[in-house]
Amino acid sequence: MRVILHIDMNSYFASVEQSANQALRGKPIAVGGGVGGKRTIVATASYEAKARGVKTAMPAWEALKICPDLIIVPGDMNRYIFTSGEIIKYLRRYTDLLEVFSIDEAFLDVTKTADRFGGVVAIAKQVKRWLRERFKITCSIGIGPNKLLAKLAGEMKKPDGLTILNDFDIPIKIAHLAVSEFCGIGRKLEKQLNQLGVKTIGQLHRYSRERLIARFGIATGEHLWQMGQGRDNSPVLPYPQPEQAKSMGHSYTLPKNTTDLEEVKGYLLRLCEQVGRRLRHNHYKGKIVHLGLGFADYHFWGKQKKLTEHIDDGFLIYRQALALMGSRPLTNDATQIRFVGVTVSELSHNLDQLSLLEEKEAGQRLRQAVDEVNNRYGEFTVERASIMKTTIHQKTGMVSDWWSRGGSNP
DNA sequence: TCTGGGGTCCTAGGACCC
DNA sequence: TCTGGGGTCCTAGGACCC
Repeated sequence: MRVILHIDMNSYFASVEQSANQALRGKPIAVGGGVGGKRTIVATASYEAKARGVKTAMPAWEALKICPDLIIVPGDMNRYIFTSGEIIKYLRRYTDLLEVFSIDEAFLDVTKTADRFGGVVAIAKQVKRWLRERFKITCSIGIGPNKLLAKLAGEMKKPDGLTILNDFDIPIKIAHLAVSEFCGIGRKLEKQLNQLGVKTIGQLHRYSRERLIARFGIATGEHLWQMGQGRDNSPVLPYPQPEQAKSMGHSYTLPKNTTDLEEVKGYLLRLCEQVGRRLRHNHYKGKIVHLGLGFADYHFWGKQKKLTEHIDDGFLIYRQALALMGSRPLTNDATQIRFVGVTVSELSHNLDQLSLLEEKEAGQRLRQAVDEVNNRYGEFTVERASIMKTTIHQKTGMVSDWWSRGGSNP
């Protein structure tokens, strides 16, 4: 039997802000996500704000309506990443089997090391004390025989919880919880399970494996059944994770919906340049270009194209994206566009000889020079002339870079 | 004057080849 | 000239996560 710890920092971004700035302590604050303006959402609310009804992913205007004295703080991702790194460094003393699950969550497999520290509960208490003293952050810790139950245990008491779950707890302790409490069962799966009469974890526990497979297929059905039994064989993947990125993309919600395709193309070019720059910065090239458009009625349209060669040039990405956009069936030209995104996938890491030679080509040198300026002075200091015609919030690049590194919505 | 941004994984169907 | 079965590639799209 394994012994897994799940550590989840409570209201992470907001806690870090309150830790750094005394004036924010004890006050309802929200760290903003998105690019600012009317369409900003709450990325993280402090516990004072949560007590007033402010929730993660709530639009900023709505949050201010229910909590007028809410302080909206622009996020400082560099600080969150730095703090996260310090915390990980500390946690590594307990085990090498540490998986960074997101910027504010980690799994520790202490099966072999817990005894050295006086047991798993002692470790949990030490971690809590250290976080409180060092960063004034509270955390919720779950302990279980696998990642599934450790994470569920961690979710059960917030803030500052410490919960232990075992698989034999399923029929009793957690039988009443909704199936969606399991990581891996979202809104759609929950609805489909509900239609089968499966609303709680207890009901899932008792449901027939054959019927789950018949309904959801072999992969999902089997996975759901395993969850219902509290089983999960997935290993804790040691940090740093060796796997490479599979795709890179950026998207942007327009400040106002529009039917003007030229305006959309302006944003699209910017996004493509951003993606290209990020690919080059990380020494990737990609072979598939995906274009996505979101409409005012919240339906999405997407198309992708596989190329014959890997690319990392923003303008080449843009050309492909434009071609994809041109192939969109023009069912209704008056449909308002609210969102545009571009992603490049099937990435290859290109640190080989060939690409080093290519790097020497004139075009590459120019792009490198542009990248260097942008890396040093911020995104879009130097950009193609046609980009400048469109107005876009100056923070976009920065914010996107945050999310790309954090990839999290704590 | 609702609902951000960045990812991963899986499935299904059609084209094409042998 | 009526026709199987397997494999792979490509594209679309759904679902989930933080």
